[in-house]
Amino acid sequence: MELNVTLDKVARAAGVSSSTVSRIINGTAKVSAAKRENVLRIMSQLNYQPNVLARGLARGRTMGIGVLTQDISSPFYGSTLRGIESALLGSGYHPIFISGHWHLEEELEAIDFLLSRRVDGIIVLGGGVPDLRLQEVAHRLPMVVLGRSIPGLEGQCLRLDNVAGALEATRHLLELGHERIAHIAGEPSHRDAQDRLEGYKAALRAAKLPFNPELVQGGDFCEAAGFLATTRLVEGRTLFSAIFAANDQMAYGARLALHRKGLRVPEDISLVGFDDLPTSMYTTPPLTTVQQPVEEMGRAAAQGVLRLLRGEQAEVRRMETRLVIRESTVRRWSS
Amino acid sequence: MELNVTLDKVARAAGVSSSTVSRIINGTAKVSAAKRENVLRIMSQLNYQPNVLARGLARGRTMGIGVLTQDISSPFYGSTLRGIESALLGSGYHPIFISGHWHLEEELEAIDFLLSRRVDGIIVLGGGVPDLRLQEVAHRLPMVVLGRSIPGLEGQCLRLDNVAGALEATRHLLELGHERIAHIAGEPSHRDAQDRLEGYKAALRAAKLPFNPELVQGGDFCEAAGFLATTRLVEGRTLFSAIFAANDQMAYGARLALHRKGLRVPEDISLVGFDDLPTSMYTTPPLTTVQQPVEEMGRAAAQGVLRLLRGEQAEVRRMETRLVIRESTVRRWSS
DNA sequence: GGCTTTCTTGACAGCGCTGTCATGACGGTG
DNA sequence: CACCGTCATGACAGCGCTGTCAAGAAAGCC
Repeated sequence: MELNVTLDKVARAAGVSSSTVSRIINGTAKVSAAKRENVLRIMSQLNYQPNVLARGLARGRTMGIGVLTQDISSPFYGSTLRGIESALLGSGYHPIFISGHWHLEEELEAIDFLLSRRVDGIIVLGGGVPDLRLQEVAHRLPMVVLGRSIPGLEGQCLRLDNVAGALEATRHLLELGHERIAHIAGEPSHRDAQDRLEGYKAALRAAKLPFNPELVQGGDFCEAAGFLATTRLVEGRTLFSAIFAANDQMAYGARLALHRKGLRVPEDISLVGFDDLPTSMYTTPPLTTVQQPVEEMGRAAAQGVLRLLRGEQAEVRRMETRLVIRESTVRRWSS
Repeated sequence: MELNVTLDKVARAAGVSSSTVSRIINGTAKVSAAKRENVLRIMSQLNYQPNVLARGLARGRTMGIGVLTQDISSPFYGSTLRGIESALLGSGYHPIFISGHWHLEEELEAIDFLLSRRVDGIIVLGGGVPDLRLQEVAHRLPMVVLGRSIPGLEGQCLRLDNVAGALEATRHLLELGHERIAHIAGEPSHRDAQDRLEGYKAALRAAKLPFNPELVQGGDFCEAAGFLATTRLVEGRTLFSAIFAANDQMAYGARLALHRKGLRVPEDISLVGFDDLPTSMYTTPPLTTVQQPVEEMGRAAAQGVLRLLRGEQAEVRRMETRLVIRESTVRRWSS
């Protein structure tokens, strides 16, 4: 196995010009069958691997799609990345992942990294990069944004209807007879968190129930926050019979806190999450939650970028959530 | 914001040669302070972004480290990737992730992809690529392998002591007085699964207890398999008072199956997992499990590659597991 | 002052590939 | 047989950057 089998070497070994080899590889023009066979044979003999860098440099396209995620290790983003991968499979394009870790500076660097890598398109998953910067980026290359809405780029932004999802979750609890429903909110600066709180309030309003700020605890989307918030709720003086957590991770924390306090789910307290993480089907009891089509969203985003690359419109549409009723919610006992 | 600000354009705008600009960027040689200032100013004015492709092509190094993972979305690999990211941060090298999805063909393609991308080093996380191929790869560039041991490359393979971890987990149950301990095994073709089964057997042997094949159920590392295996165990005629699952995900499944059968954890059945996923701290009850230093392992692998790149030895050492005792295990009632 | 030495700078040849243009061979037509 | 269009092929100029080489300027020495 030689170290650097270049196109030239293949050409020389086959007794043809490098142009011909290039044509065979890319199918750019017709080449006589005999030569084609011969070159292909030699290519595999020498174990030729095209140099992607050189190719990208020469033709100005790298066949790479940059994906700016927030946390590669998060179960939530993971599925979306998987969706992106699968949609790109077979398109000739490859995803290049990089994470911003919810850190503005890192995110900005990540974008520069992708641009200097000359990706052909870009997918941004949430994050805090200023709208202005994203507008600039979108101006230079095909871009689709997930989980945010950028002014002027609405057609390239894939949003989830968080308000509707939260509303449905809360309404589900109301329909089960719960009237005192607590909410563990997400990271306040986070648009999703705001929307879910909004949906919660909207459901209460629709049911003509008062909004009680004491029943809303701040969180940050992590298990620990759910645990703390729930502990505070239980120890507080306001009664409640159900909790709606702004995401599943916080619902897990809440579940444990209730367990510690000797409260049973769902017999004493009903619990609803948001996200439907893979694990949520296996918690005890299995968690009622709002399902986001996460993988589907990744796929849709990737397809949107592919469309943009073909010069078409991104055509990404608003995604809907779906309430998955499992066993953590139950009808409120009449007392 | 111009579309393509090249080094040449910067040079022309600053009235110097492109070589000089290159020297300023890379600090390759001395440049008079005046010129440096001027060029730097113009660079930021024009918003110059070096073209990584061209640079890589010219100097034969891309500053990219290829990472072949199995599943970007798995919580387990996720943390390792994070460790790799963090170790690479500030080294000038960047990780390039690509996943093989436990699919030999995809894995082989992924490796070709990384090679054609001309990464400077490579980290392989498990998977089924034949030893021979990995040896070839290691021959061409710095490589570190996680979770496997390749003949002739032992110094570049980072292994976890799975046997010891499983042994410790099982011994913990034995020490609590459990004598009939079931095991839910992992994917049989998987080395980790074999080792953990081995550790389980070794612990029984050390305690002079017989190995009962009926207490071992096959699995595949997924929640559903744990659920099924446990259902079979409970419905079988062999009694047991504890379960050791080959990973946490299967332990989650087991937990739910027990719940369905009306068995309490840990009062009726003690449960131990393996991996210590982030969620395991928040299950009900919190799961006793064998902790792998996953992030640490990613970091160690990346540092190994960096050392290899500097021409040193990889110096990766064997990693140890740690039993984390939580609340899913308890002393067996004397009956 | 004339010499060598040291330092800054520019010119230029690649890196491996693609795409354009030119060339020559071929076949078809009047 | 001369002429023209068609087709397969090769030569070659980039793509944007780096690193080498050599030239010119500045500095040091006798």
